[in-house]
Amino acid sequence: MSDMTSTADAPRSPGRPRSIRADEAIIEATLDLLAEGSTIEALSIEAIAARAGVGKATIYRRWAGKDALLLDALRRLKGVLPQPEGHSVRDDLVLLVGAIGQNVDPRAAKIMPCLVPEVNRSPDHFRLYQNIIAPRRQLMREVLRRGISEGFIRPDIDLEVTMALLTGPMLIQRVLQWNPELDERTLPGQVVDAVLAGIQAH
Amino acid sequence: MSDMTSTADAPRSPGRPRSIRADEAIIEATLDLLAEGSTIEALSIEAIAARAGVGKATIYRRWAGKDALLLDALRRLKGVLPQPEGHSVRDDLVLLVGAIGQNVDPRAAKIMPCLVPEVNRSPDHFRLYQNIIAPRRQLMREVLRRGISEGFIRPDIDLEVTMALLTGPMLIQRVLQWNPELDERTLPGQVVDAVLAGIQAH
DNA sequence: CACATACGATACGGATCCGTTCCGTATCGT
DNA sequence: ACGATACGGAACGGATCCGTATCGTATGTG
Repeated sequence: MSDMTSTADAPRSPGRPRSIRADEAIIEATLDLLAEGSTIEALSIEAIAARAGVGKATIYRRWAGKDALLLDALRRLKGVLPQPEGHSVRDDLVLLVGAIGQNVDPRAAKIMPCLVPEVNRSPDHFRLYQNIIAPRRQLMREVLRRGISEGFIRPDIDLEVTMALLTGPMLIQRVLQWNPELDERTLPGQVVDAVLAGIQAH
Repeated sequence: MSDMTSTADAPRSPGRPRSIRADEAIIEATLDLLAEGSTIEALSIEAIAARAGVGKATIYRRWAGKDALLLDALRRLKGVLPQPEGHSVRDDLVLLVGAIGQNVDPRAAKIMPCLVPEVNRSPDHFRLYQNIIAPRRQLMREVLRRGISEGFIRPDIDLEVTMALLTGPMLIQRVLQWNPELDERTLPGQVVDAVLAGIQAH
């Protein structure tokens, strides 16, 4: 973003440069500690430094405080978007629903529940959360629109409500273990099929 | 539970009895602080005591620590079950969905998101959470069964999946503000109608 | 080489909270 | 009245963490 190496703008580096290894070690330590069950505010700079094998000063040289570090660490966790195949609308929906709360980084699943209170408290976290899920919502919206244009889905449905319908059950099960009798693995298919079919007789 | 006054078991009270006002002031202070945005572990016994106008010793005389106090306070918050009217299955479902995350005590809505991490971390909190929602799930299950017996709902649906379908969207919207474009007030009706109707063409 | 900066480590003063203990006072039963 | 217990308040030692400063050392540029 900010450091475009435009023109002959010399990077201007008197003295020893920052260690990239330290950078990554700090971020990794933060995510590790969160994934191991530490709450956001139980997470201390001292613990992160110790875990990363780094002096506290090395952290404060890079970030203003715990919040800034945390936001950076979470951004690093964003992951890649799922890729709908584009053949079957139903299968694409199952794929997207199954990807809810999943990530290339397995720590994400453990960390997500810890962030729920923060999303409610901090506008920064709320924005970050919305930035992460907005493209995934858009992906699902496009699949639904495709289904409509193919005549597979009724054109009069409310897209936003439908997305909530597809997303909600999976999310509460992954984040809250809402109903111990449900199986996370089969749930995406069940949800999609139920939403498509409806439950009313005739 | 434990203090059944069976037999002529005199309550045996030498000395000044515990103050019921202190009891309630402590619980109220705990819930107030949580509702005002304090996280579970940012919540300190000292803050609770100060807020309640009570000495710390008065708290430690009653509870072993923060966890025990917290579980007691949350139990107090349980609230009353919604009452389906029993006429229209559709309207009863709308009522139950609308009651998700609602409570006679308005503080409950603010407190709920704070508990998500705890439910994942502590088996006690998980059990408490399940104990609170189990009767509400049962209520919804009975309404769905009634709809099936009335021929209004298809008999081949998966009840647990259907309940997740009805509950999930409302819960993520109340707890996470999942989609700012959705309106919490109209959502229950929209969700119920969408689940009943399905979105597939023909 | 000299200089500038970053490094890990350690120590610091200040703050907060823990759980306990002790006040002087208040409120019970006998 | 008397003993027993609870009360609010204050103080305690210990623990943890904050954010800063200061070591001696390492690693870059000119």
